Amino acid sequence: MPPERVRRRIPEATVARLPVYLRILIEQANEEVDSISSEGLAELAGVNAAKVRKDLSYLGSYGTRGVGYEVAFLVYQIRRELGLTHDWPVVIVGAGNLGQALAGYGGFGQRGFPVACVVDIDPAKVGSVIGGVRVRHIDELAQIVQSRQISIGVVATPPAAAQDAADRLTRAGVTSILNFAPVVLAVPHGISVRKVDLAVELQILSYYEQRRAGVGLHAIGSSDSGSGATA
Amino acid sequence: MPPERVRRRIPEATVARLPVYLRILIEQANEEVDSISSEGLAELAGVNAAKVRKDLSYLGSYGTRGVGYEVAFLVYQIRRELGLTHDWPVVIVGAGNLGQALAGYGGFGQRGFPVACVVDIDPAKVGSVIGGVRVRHIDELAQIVQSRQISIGVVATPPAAAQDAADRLTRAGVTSILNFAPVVLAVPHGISVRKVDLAVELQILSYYEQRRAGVGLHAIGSSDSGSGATA
DNA sequence: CGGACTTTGTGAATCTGTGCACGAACGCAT
DNA sequence: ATGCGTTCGTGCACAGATTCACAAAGTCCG
Repeated sequence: MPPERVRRRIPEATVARLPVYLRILIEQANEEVDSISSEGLAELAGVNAAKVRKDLSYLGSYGTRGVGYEVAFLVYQIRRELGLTHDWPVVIVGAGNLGQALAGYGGFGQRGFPVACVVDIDPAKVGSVIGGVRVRHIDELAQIVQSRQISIGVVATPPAAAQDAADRLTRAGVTSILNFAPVVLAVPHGISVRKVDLAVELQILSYYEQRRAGVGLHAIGSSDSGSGATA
Repeated sequence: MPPERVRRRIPEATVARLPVYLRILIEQANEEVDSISSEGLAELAGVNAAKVRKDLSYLGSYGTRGVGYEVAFLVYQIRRELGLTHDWPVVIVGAGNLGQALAGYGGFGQRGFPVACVVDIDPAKVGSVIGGVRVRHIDELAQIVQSRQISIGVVATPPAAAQDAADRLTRAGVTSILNFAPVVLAVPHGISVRKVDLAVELQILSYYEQRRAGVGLHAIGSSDSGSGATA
């Protein structure tokens, strides 16, 4: 096979689903399943089979007609495409409630994103140990990021401090940010930001909840909402 | 004005943005700003002005040409449309790391979603107090949900227990679920589910990170990603 | 070895969302 | 009152994502 072909761009929506397929495929591999059809994978992922096939076709033609996809091989390919062939250490900014929970939550490390460090601006918090890592002062951020080759930062500060946290992260050389603070971050061109806002998610649920209770007509039924399933 | 018109359906994408506008508008109101243009709101929300106008037009014609939108009125209208005129108490299933953080995180209650209760299956955890509420046993779920009129449940259990948690929630009468466990939940028709998977978010960032480092060409620049901004 | 059956990969049609561009409506100054 | 500058509301074209439908390519069995 050609070792280093020019990679084609994968649509945003597909990129967001690949991690889901990956998790399911890893589970299947653990249960000794060798091969899976688009139909089967679609069932487990809660999506349409054609979508699965189209998504996977962006990686290349890795299925076998009449059979399906080899699980182990697909795991390898998705990993490679997502850049998960090596770990990505992350730094968490903010050692409050959320920062502590994130650091203590083992799931990150297990899935390739070990928490290299937690930093906080409050000297009183510096020195304590959360989830196996020591909290350090935010002034050390640049040094930490550079010495440990960190490119992903997590903002887990109160809203008012979030922009400052993002500024410090980008100045330190981080190029991707996962933002838990309910603010829109301004970042230099070329930096990726993804936002997770828990209250927003609840408010979206509230909309459909209210609508259901509302006029009572419409018989809503499915209100899928992008990341939801309504079986 | 006609007091009770038949409500038109609001596009999914718009519903997801309304909470963002709402937060910004509330901030503006707190800073004594009376009126805002679509341009100004778009700036603060990190989106296109035309999109703001189109989004707001689904609520009705509430702007004044040549002037903009009255902040307080818009706050009221969005609140009404999203069903945020009253609080929605939520129940959290799972008193582990994440469940504790969520319960302790004040942001929920502040934004209209007070944590009514945390339940867990482990008797050892029952009775402790987190974030002002007592942890109760999951067997009491149905009784709690019914007596306190709860319609939103949060799944914060380990992956293996998530489906059971969802089953119990729906059986208890909950109709909306916010799922933090990395599993695709199967729920009865008519139940809304939204998923928040932290590892997935990181994996998406990893994709763009890897791509940037990758062949080095392409000069990616903007990789907005649905919920991100890349100024 | 051949035919029936299964499943992929993908063109084409459809649906949803975005952004532009412009008319309509409003405030304000003169 | 009139005209000017501003900003909304929306029709339209385009882009992206989803779904359908089917030929191509394989397996499996007799």
